[in-house]
Amino acid sequence: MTELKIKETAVQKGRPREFDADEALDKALHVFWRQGYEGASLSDLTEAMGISRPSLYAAFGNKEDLFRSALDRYAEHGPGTIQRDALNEPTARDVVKRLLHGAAHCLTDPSNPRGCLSVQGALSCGEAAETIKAELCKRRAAGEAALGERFERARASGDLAADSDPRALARYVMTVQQGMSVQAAGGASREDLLAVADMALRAWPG
Amino acid sequence: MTELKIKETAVQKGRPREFDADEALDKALHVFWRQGYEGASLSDLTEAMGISRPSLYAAFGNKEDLFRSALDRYAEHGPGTIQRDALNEPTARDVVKRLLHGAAHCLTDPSNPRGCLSVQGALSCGEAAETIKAELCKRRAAGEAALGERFERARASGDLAADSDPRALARYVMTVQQGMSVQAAGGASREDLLAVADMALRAWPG
DNA sequence: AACTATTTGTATCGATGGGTACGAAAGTGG
DNA sequence: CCACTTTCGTACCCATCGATACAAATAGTT
Repeated sequence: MTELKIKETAVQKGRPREFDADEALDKALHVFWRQGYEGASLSDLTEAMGISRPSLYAAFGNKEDLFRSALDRYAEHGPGTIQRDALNEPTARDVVKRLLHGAAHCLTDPSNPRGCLSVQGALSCGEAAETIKAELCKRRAAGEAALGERFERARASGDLAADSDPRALARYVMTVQQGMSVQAAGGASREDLLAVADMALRAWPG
Repeated sequence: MTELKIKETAVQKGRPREFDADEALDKALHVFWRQGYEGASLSDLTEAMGISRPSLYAAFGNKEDLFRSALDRYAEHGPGTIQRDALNEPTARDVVKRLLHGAAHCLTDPSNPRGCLSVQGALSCGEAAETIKAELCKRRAAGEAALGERFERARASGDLAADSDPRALARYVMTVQQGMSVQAAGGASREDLLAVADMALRAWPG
């Protein structure tokens, strides 16, 4: 059903597409990022993407599919990479530091909308968008779980104290990060958020 | 133009209203709280309020006016009171403790929607709702400013160290609180949020 | 009873929401 | 040159959006 946008090496028949799918997806990503799932209309999307409505549907399915594709792109080519890269830091404290500092930078990047897509996308919504809201909750929970597992490994290796609670620590860090997203949407500066990040780090054990 | 809903002591002429305005406003508040400004349709609102569409417009103006009225009610009769009451605690640390613990309870109150209205209401939105978004940003900033002033008084009285930054501390606390709202929307339990609150308190100076 | 003021319910407005039908256009392989 | 396949643009679908016109209904005032 959903033909993934794999670069098809086979020679394509028929009239060739006149736009670059990845470019268009990037434009759509920014619209969703700025206005949220419900706040982004198809007219907003097609205008930003520079394509017609039927082209959008032919290439990406429907609005929900397009949003999910944008989410994937966000996770793999956008700010979502910070989340993943941070886990490779040597110590748990470095992980947190990198995560929160990276968030401070990314959330205030002038070339990006303010805030984090997985928070801004659909924090609350009407009935029609609840599957989207659930999807975002799931992704946030997955990020938190990955961080929790990283902290459990840290505890196993003695990096974190034996009596510490890795899952609670992960939840705390995610909470701060998500709060920073709200702050960024409210206009907080990069320095503001870096100060918040350092303040949050003061709570770190050890 | 906007006839504020002052309890008119004067005898009213004309056909009397068949519903209680405050009750109806409470219902509307819960709809906005659960679904956000954009996600709440007039049909959702009128159905929950138990009144017809023209009655809504006659009593509350338009959708935007209704939302603002709901915001006021939230601030004065709802969870917004916690924010105000917490400032009366004797020490800055007690203020933070009461604020975050109160948030943990309120955000997971089974009789309320999950999350904070000033965050869930319109974190991101389409162009039509940007004035609402700005209003919410302004209110969040006002809460943060009030907290910052409380901490400045605490510093002046020696409760907080002279080299501490009251405004940055206020921003940190608000960030955690707003992050807790996102966590609550994602299904975090009361115990989860209380643990986050206590974790955040570990960063507190002194 | 007549007049005035306000609310109520029905029925509707124009605009916009997401989503498509359909034929012309632009490529492929025969 | 001709099927064949896919994309493109126009023009449109129905549902819902926020908001209202209008007349019947219900009260106080004269």
